[in-house]
Amino acid sequence: MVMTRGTASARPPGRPRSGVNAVVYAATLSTVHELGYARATVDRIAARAGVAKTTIYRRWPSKGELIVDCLLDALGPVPLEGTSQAELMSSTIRWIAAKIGEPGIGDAFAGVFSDAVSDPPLREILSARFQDPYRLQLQDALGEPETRVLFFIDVVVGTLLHRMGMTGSPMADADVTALVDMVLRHFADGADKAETR
Amino acid sequence: MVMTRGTASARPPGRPRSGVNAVVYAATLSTVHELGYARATVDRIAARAGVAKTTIYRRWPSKGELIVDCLLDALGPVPLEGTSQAELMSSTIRWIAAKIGEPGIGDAFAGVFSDAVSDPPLREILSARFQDPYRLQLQDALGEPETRVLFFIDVVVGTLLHRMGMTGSPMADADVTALVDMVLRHFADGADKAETR
DNA sequence: GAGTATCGATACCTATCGTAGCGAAAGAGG
DNA sequence: CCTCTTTCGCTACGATAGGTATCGATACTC
Repeated sequence: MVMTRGTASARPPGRPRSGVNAVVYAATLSTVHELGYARATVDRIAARAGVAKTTIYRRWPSKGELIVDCLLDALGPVPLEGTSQAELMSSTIRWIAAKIGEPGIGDAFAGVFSDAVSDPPLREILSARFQDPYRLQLQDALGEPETRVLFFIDVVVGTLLHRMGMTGSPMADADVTALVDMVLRHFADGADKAETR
Repeated sequence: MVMTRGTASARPPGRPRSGVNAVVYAATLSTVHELGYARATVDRIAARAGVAKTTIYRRWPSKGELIVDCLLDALGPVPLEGTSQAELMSSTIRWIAAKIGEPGIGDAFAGVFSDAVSDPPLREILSARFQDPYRLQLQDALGEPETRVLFFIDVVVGTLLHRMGMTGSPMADADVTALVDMVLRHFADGADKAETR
C-alpha cells in the first residue's frame, strides 16, 4: 500500500500547528466562568490564552463550535457507573448535574444552547457533534429506544439547565435527588405505556 | 378627597401615548416566528409595526423587556382547568406545551431565556415579572410549597424548552403525555419524600 | 395660546462576530 | 543553505445589532 502520499496519516507540509488547543479550552472555560457567556468574547478568550484571535478562527469556524469542542473536551464520555438500568440512570443524572455545576461548564452549556435556538447551523452542529454521541452511548447502555432516550435527555438536561439559567447557580442536591427519583420511577414502571404508544 | 392632582389616576400632561402596544406585540411575535429570535431585531419589529424604533425604546428599556411583556400579553394567567391537583397539573402542563407551540411564542420564550443566562439584570426581570407571578398562581392553586412548585416549573418548562431549542419544533403530543404521567406520578406518591426533606 | 410629552426620522456610539492582508517563523525536502 | 508551504501574531476592516441623542412636528391640557 502506498502510505507516503494521499493517506490521512501523512504529515502535511508547512509549519505544524502549535499545541495550544488545551490552553484555549482552559481560557474559554475560565473566561466564561468569570464574565458569563456573552461577555466571554473571542478576543478576550484569545488574549487569556496568549494567542491571536485569528489563530482561534483558523481552528474553529465559529464561537459556537469552539464552545462545543470545549465542552466535549471538558466532559468526555458518560462514566456509566453501575450495572442495573436504575443505577446507570441515577449515576448519569448525577454526573450531568455535577458537570453543569463545574465552573464555566454550566454557563457555556446554557450559552451555546441558547445561541443555537436562533442559529440553525449551530443547532445542527450541537445536535450532531454533541447530543448524538451521548444519546447513542445512553441508548446502548440503557437499552432503551431512541425516543425514550431523547425524552430522558430532554427532561434531565432541560430541567438542570432551566434551574441554572433561571437562578444562576446549579440545582441543589435535594432537588437533583428528586429528579433522579422521578425519572427512575417513570422509566421503571412506565415501560409499556407513555410516549412509545 | 383631592382627586385632581397627585393621584395615580390623574392624567399626565403632554401628548398622550398612541395605543400601539398591541400592534408592537403582534409585530414582535410574527417577526420572531418568521426570522427567529436573533434576527428579529428591534429595527425590524418597529418597521413591521409601522412605528419608529425610538418609540419602542421609549416604552420598553430593552429588547428583553419587550419580549417579556409580549409573552405576558400573549399568555395571560394559567387557565387552571380542573379541580383535583392532578387535573390542575395536567391541564397546566398541556397549556404550557400548547402555548410554546404557538407561532413565535416558543422561539421568543427560548430566546429571552437564553439572553438572560448571561445578562443578570434581564434574569432578574424575567424572574420577577414572568416566573414569580406564575409560580405564585400555581402555589395557590396546587397547594404545594415554593420549593416543589419551582421544581415543577423547572421540569416542565425546562423539558419543553429543551426539546423546542434542540429540534426547532415543539414536543409531540405523545411525549407531552409522557411528561404529564411522569410529573403527576412524582407529585402524587412522592409527597413525603424527595426534595422537601 | 402656553406648556408638556410623545411621535417619526436620522445619525451616531459601542460591542461583537468574523474576515482580509501582511510580514515573520517553523518545519520538510532538495 | 535555499525554497516551498503553512501557521503565527498583528492590525485593520466589514457587517450587524442594541441602545442613545437630537430635532422639528404634533397632540392634548389648562
